[in-house]
Amino acid sequence: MQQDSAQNGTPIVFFGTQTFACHILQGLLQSPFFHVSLVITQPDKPVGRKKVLTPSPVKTLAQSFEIPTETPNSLKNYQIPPGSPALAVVAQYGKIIPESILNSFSMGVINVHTSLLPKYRGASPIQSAIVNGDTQTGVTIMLMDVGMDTGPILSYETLRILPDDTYPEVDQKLANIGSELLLQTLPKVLDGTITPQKQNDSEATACKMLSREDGKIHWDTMKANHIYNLYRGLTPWPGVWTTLDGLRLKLHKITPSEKGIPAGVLLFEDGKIYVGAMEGSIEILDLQLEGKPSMNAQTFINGFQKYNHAHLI
RNA sequence: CGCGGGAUAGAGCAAUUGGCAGCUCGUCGGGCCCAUAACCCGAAGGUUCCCGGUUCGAGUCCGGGUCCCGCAA
Repeated sequence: MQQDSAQNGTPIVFFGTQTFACHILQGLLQSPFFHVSLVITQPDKPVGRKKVLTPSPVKTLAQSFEIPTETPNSLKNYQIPPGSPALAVVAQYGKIIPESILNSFSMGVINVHTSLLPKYRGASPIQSAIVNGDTQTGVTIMLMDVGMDTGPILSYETLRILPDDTYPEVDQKLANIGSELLLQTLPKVLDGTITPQKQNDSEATACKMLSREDGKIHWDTMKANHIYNLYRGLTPWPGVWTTLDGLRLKLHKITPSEKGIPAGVLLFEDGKIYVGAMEGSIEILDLQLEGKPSMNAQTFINGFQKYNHAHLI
């Protein structure tokens, strides 16, 4: 679309996959000082029951701007095309970038990471911060090295996590901050006015890739506020869930409650649904039973009165 | 043909061995009340997803099809 006006900017190769990466890419595309000449993203993946091949959000965005895209299955034996830019930007790419690729960029590979490094190195920094009940996180821009988010820091900016923020909200805020911070940081990298700061490895923490199992609620060992944090961090995926009558029960929307109820017991009262936790309790606002559509609390109660006082496992 | 659950009133769910299709909520009307989304009384609302088969009789049993959902990927 407007790529003509951007043709003159510093050329960049962009690595990214998810929506956060889209925002970062968008920022670069709108800047007259940079020109994204190649986008490398993950291959199209089968999605849903019908296994429809779906391109990553970044690929879709790049194509709409008619930017060439590459989707290598593995970067291990991948070679950056000759004549590519000397600078690369990485955001939520989702795969390890091997040393051989890093070395292909003489001006360096810049990573936008969604935590205050060295905290939360790894795959799920935003979710982990929320799940742990942190009240602050941020974006760090760093120079990549061979380790997992271990490179020297170029710049960072903090963000307060509000008590009711969920993952998509924090992700969105960090995307805005990160995009702006990147555009401020890159020129300083290019003219050498930033001195990269080595990370303090002794303060480092790691976070793993999330799985569906991480969203399982253990009513008798989890406190209500922990469950609420888990819900906020794992929304919308993998989400929090439990089992009722041998069926998977997804909790789409919950909030902490003061009700005194035994752990794991379901209670219908005044059109509302409550469940007891190890300490405190949870009110369920929207939920979905396996094989059934998603519904709100009142609707669920209308049809499933038999589950009043049932026990969740 | 990866595994499994489902489709019944506007919504969510029942319906025994095949035998008058019900419940909760909502909607509409009336009543009560200073008032109410609260409470009481009443009413409307159905091609039981589609096509075919078995039967005196099918929401229910058999065959085929469409759609939704939970896993898995």
